[in-house]
Amino acid sequence: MTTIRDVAKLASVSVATVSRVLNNSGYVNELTRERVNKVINELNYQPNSIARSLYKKETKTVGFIVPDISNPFFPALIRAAEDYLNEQGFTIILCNSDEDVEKEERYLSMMKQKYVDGVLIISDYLTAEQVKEAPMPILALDRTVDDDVPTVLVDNYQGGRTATKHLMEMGCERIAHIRGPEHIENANDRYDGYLNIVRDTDWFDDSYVAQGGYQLNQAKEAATKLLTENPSIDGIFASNDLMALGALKAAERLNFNVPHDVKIIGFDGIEWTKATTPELSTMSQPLYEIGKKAASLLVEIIQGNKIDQKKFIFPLTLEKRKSTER
Amino acid sequence: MTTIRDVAKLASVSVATVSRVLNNSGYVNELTRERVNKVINELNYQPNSIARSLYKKETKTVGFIVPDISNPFFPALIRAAEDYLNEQGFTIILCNSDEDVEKEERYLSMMKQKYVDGVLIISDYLTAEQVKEAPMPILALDRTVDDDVPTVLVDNYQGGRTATKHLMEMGCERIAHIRGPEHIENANDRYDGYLNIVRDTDWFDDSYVAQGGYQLNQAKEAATKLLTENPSIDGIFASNDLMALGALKAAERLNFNVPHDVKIIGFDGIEWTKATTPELSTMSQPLYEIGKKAASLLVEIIQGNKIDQKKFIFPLTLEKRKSTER
DNA sequence: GTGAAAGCGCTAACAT
DNA sequence: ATGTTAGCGCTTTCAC
Repeated sequence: MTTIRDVAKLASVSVATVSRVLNNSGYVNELTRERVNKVINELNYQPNSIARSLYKKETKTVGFIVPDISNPFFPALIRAAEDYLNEQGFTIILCNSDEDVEKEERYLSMMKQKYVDGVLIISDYLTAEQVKEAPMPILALDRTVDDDVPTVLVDNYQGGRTATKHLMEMGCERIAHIRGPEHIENANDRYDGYLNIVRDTDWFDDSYVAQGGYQLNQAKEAATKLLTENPSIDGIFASNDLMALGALKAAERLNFNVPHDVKIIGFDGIEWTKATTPELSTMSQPLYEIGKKAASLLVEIIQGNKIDQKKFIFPLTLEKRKSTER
Repeated sequence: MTTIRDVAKLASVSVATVSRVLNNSGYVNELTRERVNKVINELNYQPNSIARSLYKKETKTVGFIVPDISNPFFPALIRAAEDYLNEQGFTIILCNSDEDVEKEERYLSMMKQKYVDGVLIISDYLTAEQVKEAPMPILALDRTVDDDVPTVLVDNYQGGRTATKHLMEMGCERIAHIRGPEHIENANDRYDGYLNIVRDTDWFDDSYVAQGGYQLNQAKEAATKLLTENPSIDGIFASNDLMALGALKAAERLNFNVPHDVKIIGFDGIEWTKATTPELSTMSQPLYEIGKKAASLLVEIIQGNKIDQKKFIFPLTLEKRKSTER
């Protein structure tokens, strides 16, 4: 590896001068600059960013902690963040937490040691103190870590309401809900939105709600049970798209025609929803925008700029597709 | 941030001693060790890995360059690699190249500057020299960068043969192929496998092959054209699952029943294939194993161990599903 | 406009 | 068994 010393020697200047032309800082004679640049090119010299980071205490790196990159919901978010961060000269360290607090803590501590400049996190588990103790700015997306942590997400409650209302408008009279994990707040919010619409109907009771754990197979079982035990169900609002697909599979196997016998709507708007037959209606999140906004806010904070709010709420779009047609 | 000096001072020892207990190296009295550890805990001290990296010239970081994380094929590979690398104390820097050589080069050069210990890459574009010039070990997966670069992948040629033969065995008599990009070798290999089976039939000619660019929509158009211009086609081998889905969508829209009128098989074995109706047959790759193997080989090389071969070929599994049933 | 030198936080000779 | 110190490659103050 060639170092700044090599360049300095060959250009017959001091390392300070080389550093100046490297960083475009301070005064340096035009001719000297040219000479130095020539040597830099000749030697194909690239500054060692580790050394630079040690001095400057900044690494141009941000961490991104996601539950599980194999879950099709997350890649779009990551991709968007990476695109923006890369433009800004940052690099992403990716970590899968598996929704496990301990892993999150380990990753956070590792990031602290590696001096990342900031971290993006999708988590429901970290405590307010953990976030406050962290030496670098943290920004949450998709889920709320703590009210004090800047967060980018959608209005899950309204989304739950809209989805449920849509089913009603399409003629459903008995609407079941397959909910997500109880420890995930956005699942609770979507559930509350559903409740808000159905609570006061004459048919509603607890038996219309099942736990699907945000998982395809669990939702499939849940839907099978729901439809078997209560064949009058003619609408299902699943709290995410994976579970909507599970419901679709269940209906198929039970020979319920979708959308004729039972209509299904999901939540998130992942690409899969266009792959199914019938295509799935869904409350679509602007995933790319969310990821990008999160990244850009984080960069702002890293650069020391104050941001004017804590919560950034993006609009949901009701995608009406075949699975909820009349 | 508390440093090794703070610990040393508080424990009334030198930084060398602290470093020794930190790294479990050299001699250190049991009592001193305890005292130091106590202070470390009290101060909640964590060594600065930037400083450590600067000295040791190793960062416990590896780069992973993938074409596009939003493509559902890649996350499983990344996840597997992350799992293994993390166990081994490594951290992953993720980069999306969009199949763009210049981006790949930029990322590689950035990784060089950041002193990553090694890189995993999914690419068809880098030249042998570029790889050889790199100061850190590089390992390819899924695609061959250069014969000299250790590579983990499947036998695409045989896979193409097997898929095509399967369609024949299921009764297809006119089998079309939707191929992947010409500059991607694995697409060519799969195509060659197909050719090997159909070349000598009395019906085959060029009109049975269409370009799908490994993309859903392009494949959908290609399949529409194929099926419209030649309705005698009763089998389609798509070079990846995304395109198989495109073909399925096309068939659906043209009112071809799958599998009755036309059978479809894909390649890769991504999760999506189980989401469709009918579920898609596919040549399934052991994605998790491939990712894990790639990661473990890279770690071996980083640790200075020689590996005994250049190419590691994993078996494909023919997943027979509804889309190719008789 | 340029150079000398200190120092970022750590590790590892080397000395004791 | 422990301490002193040089040095990893860079940036930046301070002199000149």
